[in-house]
Amino acid sequence: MLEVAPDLIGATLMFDGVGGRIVELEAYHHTEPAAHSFRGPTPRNAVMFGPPGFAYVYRSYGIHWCLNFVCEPEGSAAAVLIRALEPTVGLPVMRRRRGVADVRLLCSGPGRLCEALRITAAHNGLALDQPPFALFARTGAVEVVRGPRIGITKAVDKPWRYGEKGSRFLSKPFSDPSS
DNA sequence: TGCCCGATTAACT
DNA sequence: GTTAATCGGGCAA
Repeated sequence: MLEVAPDLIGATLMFDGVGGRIVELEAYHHTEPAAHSFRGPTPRNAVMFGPPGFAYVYRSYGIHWCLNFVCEPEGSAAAVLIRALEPTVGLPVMRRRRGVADVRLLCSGPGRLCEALRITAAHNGLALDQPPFALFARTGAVEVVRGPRIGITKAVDKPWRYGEKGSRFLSKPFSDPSS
């Protein structure tokens, strides 16, 4: 899972005709208390305990939706939270859905990203390589930076947040002094 | 059955 | 910098 996470930076995620490059994500694993899967399978997180390559969507703070990719090995309940995209396709559609003009605010956050792509609980458990999802590996080299995860209160020390170095589309900048 | 809290965001002081 | 919005899951009673 920790090997897969940085490889997804720079990959392109498409959903129902719109999407962009993944520039930020966080890894979660059932052995650490910050993960939803920490306390074992439940109706909500059942997807995480299934095979890899599927989407786990959950409601955050009763308001937003957040998208995860289930990672291998199967049964480890590992997942990566997609935190930010660099929008590349369907800009007008995303702008209309989000109600903002600034491209950098379209997908720079897990809740924003789902609103822009219109991802909801209806898409929980769908395969990432089947419509309406589509996932393309990155083509060129990408500089990946790592840091502590955001917005959680447990296991804050684990540096399992990954992002593209210097990207303008991160939900928050990395505190990497060399960037 | 009830209570507390969160892998968030946007608006407001 | 602070706080409201808003709801389902997880845990205590």
